[in-house]
Amino acid sequence: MLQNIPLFSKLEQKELDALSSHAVTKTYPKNSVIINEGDHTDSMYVIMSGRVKIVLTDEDQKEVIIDIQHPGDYFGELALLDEAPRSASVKTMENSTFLIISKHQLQKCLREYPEIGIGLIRGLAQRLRATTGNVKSLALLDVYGRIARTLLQLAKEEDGRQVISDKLTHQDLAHMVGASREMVSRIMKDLADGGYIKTEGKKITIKEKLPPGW
Amino acid sequence: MLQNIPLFSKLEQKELDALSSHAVTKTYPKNSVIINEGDHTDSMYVIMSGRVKIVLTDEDQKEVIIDIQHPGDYFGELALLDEAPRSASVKTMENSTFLIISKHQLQKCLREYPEIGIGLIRGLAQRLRATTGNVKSLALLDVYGRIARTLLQLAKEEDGRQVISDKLTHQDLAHMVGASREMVSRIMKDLADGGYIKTEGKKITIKEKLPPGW
DNA sequence: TGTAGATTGTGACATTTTTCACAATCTTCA
DNA sequence: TGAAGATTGTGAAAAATGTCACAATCTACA
Repeated sequence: MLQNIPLFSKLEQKELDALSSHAVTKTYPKNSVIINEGDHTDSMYVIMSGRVKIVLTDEDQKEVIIDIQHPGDYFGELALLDEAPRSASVKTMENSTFLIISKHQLQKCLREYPEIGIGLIRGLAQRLRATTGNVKSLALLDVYGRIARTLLQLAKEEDGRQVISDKLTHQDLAHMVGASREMVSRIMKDLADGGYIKTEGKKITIKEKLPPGW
Repeated sequence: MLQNIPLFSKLEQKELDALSSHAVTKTYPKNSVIINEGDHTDSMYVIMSGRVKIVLTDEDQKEVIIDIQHPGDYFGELALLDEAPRSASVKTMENSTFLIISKHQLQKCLREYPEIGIGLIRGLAQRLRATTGNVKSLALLDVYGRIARTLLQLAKEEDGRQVISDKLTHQDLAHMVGASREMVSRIMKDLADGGYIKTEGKKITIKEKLPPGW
């Protein structure tokens, strides 16, 4: 099952076996906190099933969602590179199971199979680019623009249509774009009224290019 | 002279020689564009003297400054890891000279001296953490808070005082925190009036802990 | 050393966004 | 299924921030 995960897809069977034999699989219920910002834990997690959100939290519990991850994605790999405390928290959005690889095990693996390291570093570069993009839109776009951009980024092609099937509440979206829940509600309605998106249940379809300037 | 640069400080003399013999030194006047967001160039730059700002730019030329770098810092290293276009632009803020290392040369160097690679990756992790911190403050703090945080981050200890000696205009600061120039002027005045900072010329001294909640 | 150009300070007003307060729907699961 | 809890829609008012328009300083360099 590890083979389907891009990070490990280049490994041979015996290498996969080695990895999984030293890793633990663990399942957490919905809304569990897996990693706490500031902690000094250092395992890496690969999502086998379920869905998590990576969040940053304020002293007054206000939160920003910086990413939503799915099976095959992984998090916590930064701990591999230094001793710094966790830079974000991770919460399950539904019942989820993870492959948990300790720093020690992962380092051992890396020594044997350096290709994994290359993959991790590429991933790191991607993550940095994505986060930089986030800074850009937070600093330069208004709420409309940030929502439009976020919708576009979340959308996946599904028989010809751009669809967002993460079941996101307006509150979630608000946390993703750094805006209030009410603003998101109003803008989502505007987008629907304007014929740009269609929502059926919690599934959102992007019908046309979002309005220019947004 | 490379020895003083943390990234290369662990190398032996002959390794340093190897590196610099294959690198080019180049000087640019103030306000030159060294890297353009979107370009497909792939050299890495080490700042020998001068100062640069790393900026993201809008279609309508609005900009965000995501970092200000000094001698010993480096940029452009992301190009080493993949083929993606430049994710930000770099502009000199004063007459500056760089050591320019091509992707090819750097890769050769890395094969021989893997410690450099470790350093680069650690730097990458740090950069990701810093950028994540930026997202957090843009999403959760108001303009006051972002300015306070930015001042604190820019400050360096200088005989017992926290001092910011980058010659930053209010406009620069505005671009760093994603706010208008006028807002920054007003808030800087409030901070000075409140006795929290003192400005002499373009040098800013933080006199007390900035007000709580900010 | 003047002077052109850059930077700063500030009031008045416009705009954007948040906050509050409910009512109206949805969803979930006992 | 039916009630409790979560989510959404929306108006009105408040708060935060941006924009505009100048005047007043600074600063750099010809």
